Amino acid sequence: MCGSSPLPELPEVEATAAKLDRWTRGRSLLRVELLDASLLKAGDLQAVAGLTVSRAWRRAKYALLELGPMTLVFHLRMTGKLVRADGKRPPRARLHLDDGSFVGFEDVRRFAELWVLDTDDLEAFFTGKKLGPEPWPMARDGAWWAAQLGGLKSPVKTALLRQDKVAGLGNIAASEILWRAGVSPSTAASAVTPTQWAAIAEAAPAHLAMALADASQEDFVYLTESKSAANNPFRVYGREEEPCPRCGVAVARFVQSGRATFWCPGCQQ
DNA sequence: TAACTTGTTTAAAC
DNA sequence: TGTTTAAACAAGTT
Repeated sequence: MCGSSPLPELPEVEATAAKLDRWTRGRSLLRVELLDASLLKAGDLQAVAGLTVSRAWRRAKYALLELGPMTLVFHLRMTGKLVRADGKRPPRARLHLDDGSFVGFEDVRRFAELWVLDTDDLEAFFTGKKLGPEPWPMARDGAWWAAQLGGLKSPVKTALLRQDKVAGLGNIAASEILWRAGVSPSTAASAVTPTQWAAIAEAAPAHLAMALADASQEDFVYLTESKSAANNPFRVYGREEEPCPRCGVAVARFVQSGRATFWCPGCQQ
């Protein structure tokens, strides 16, 4: 089975960071070849040349390559991905390693961003980005979700996308988590009951773990590249008019705050 | 061809 | 004033 996702969200970035860690940890980064100067938002790539990779990890939707005192920060946006060899299109950058191999950064739509930061400045960087706490993989109960989002007047689906409250959830995750929890996306966050928050607390890791497993497959590609809905691993996202896997009612689509929401009118209250 | 896809930022509205 | 929503933006696909 070929896994797919329309774009990189938290699980896809987690999988990307894991791959990057496997490929680079302990190796010296000889140089970063920048083929598209607009990729680099801040910092000097010369500053990481010759440094050894400590680890690669994820924060929200950022993939981080830590090289002791310096860190490369990637945001994949819609189409950014790391590859082990050149594909059809030239990458925007290549990370050349001391074993002669390289890691390419492909990004068809060129929305992705790269920063070179002092590792000591990472926390301030994320503070400046107004990133809230991570929802996963640590245990987060219903009370935690209620504390983060329960004060918002906006619909709960819109609230789940607030990166300053819970960092890392994207448009797909918001629809999928609410479907798993059986909560209507139109419910005001402030009106979500403790029971419903508890259901959301269970649904979030269930969705994220599934999506991570999918994104971790070797043949994983974004849905935008596979051009086929047959690879859609999600329960309701991208499945308008298909029967709900739980109750059979047709999945509906509507727009909230300019974003597509998919849900089942039959079993999401 | 124009509409659609996204997260983030900024501006406007409530 | 604080909160929320809409618009704009990046660029490519359909």
